[in-house]
Amino acid sequence: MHTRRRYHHGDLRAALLTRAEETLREKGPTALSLRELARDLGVSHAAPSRHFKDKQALLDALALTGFDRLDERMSASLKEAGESFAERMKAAARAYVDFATANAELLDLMYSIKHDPKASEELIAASQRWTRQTLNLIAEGQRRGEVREGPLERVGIGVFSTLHGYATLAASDSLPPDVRAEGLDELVAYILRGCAPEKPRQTA
Amino acid sequence: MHTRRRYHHGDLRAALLTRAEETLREKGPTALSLRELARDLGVSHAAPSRHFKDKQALLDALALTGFDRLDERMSASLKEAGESFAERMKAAARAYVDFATANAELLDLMYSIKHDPKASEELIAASQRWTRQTLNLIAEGQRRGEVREGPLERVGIGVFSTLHGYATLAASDSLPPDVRAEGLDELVAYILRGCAPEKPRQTA
DNA sequence: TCACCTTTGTTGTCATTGACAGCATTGTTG
DNA sequence: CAACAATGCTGTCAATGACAACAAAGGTGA
Repeated sequence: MHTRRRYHHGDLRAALLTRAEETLREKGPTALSLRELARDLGVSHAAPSRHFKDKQALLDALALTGFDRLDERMSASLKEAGESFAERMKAAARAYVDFATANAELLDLMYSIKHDPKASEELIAASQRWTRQTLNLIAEGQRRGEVREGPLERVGIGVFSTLHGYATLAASDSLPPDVRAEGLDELVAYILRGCAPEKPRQTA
Repeated sequence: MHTRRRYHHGDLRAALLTRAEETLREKGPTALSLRELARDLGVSHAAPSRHFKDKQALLDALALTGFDRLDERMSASLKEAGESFAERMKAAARAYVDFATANAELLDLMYSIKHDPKASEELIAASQRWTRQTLNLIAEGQRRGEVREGPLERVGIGVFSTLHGYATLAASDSLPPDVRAEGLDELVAYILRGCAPEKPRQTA
C-alpha cells in the first residue's frame, strides 16, 4: 500500500474523483471542499489544482463520470433485456431509476451543470450521448412497429421526459415511497400507452 | 426612495430574497454570497443574519417563494382554462414549463434541497402541496371519465413525472430548442394517451 | 550516466466568505 | 418615558479557493 510517503501519489486524479463522489453522496455538494479532499488523501492543499484547474472543473469531471456510468448501466441492462419494446423500455427505466436513486446527488450535479453557459463541451456531449441512447430505444421500437410513427424528437420526447421525471422525482425523494418501488411497471405501461401505434391492432 | 441612510432598511428580508433570486438567475447558485447581498443592499455584512440564520435558511426561503409562485401561476393558468381534462392538462403543462424555463436555477434549487435530510418542514410541505395540486388534476379527470380509473398515485405518477421531466429538461437546456417550443402539444397528446380510459369509446 | 525538461506536489500567501459575539440604534408598548 | 424587542453594525475567526514560487520524481535523449 502506498503509505502516502511517496511524493507522487500515483493516481491522485482518480482518487480525488472517487473521494469527491463519496463526500458528495454523504454530505452534499456544498460540503465538498478541495482542501478537505486533499487532506483526506494525505496530500497538500494545492495538489488538486494540478489535476483540476478549478473546483468547477472537478465537478464537471465528476458529472462526466456519472454520465459514463449511466451509459454503461443502461447498456448492460439493455443487453440482458428481451427484444420487445416493452421489455427494453422496462429495462431502461429500471436502469435509470436505479441509477438515480443510488446516485441522487450526482444526478443532480449532472443536470444542474447544464445551467452554466460555459459548461464543458465534453459534458454536453456526454449528456447528448445519453439522450440519444435513450431515444434510440424509441427508434428501435418504431422499426419493430411497436411504437407510433413520427419524427423521433416528437415521439421520443414524451418518453424521455417521463423517464427523466420519474427518476428525478425518485432521486429527490419527492415520490411516496410505496409508489416508487412497485410503480415502475405501472410507469412503463403508461409509457407504452403513450407511444403505442395509432392502430392498436398491429401486433398479434 | 429610502436612500439607505436609514438605520432600518424597512424590509430587508424581502429585499434579500429578491436580490438573491436575481443573483441566482444571473450568476448561478455558487456565486450567491450573503456578504455580497448585504453590500448590494447597502447593509452591513452581518445584517442578513437577523433574517436568515444561515445561508441555507435563505436558500430554503427562496425555494419556498418558488413553490408559492409556481402554485400561483398554476392556479391562474387553470382558472382560465376550459373544463375538459385535455384543456386543463395543457394549461398545467404550459404553466409548469413556462415557470421552469423562466426560473431554471430556482427550480433546481427547489428540488435539490430535498436531498438534504433536514430540509425545512415548510419546504417539504410546499413541495407536497404542489404535487397534490397537480395530482388533483388527474382526480378531476377521473371524475369526468376522461382519465382511466385506479388509485391516484398509480395513475397520476406517470403524468406528473412527464410534466416534471419535461419542465426539468427544458429548464436545464437538455432539449433540442426546436422541440421545446412547439412540442408541448405533442407532449400533452402523449400524456392523454397514457392516461386515457381503458375503453376508448366512453366520450362521444 | 547524466543533464534537461515535464509532471506532479509542496509551502506560502491573499482576498473572500460564513458564522459568531458584542454593541448600537430604532421602534414599540405599557 | 422607560423598559424591551427587533434590527442593524463592527470586529473577529477559521475555512476556503486561487495563485505564485519552489521542490522533488520521472522520463528521455546524448
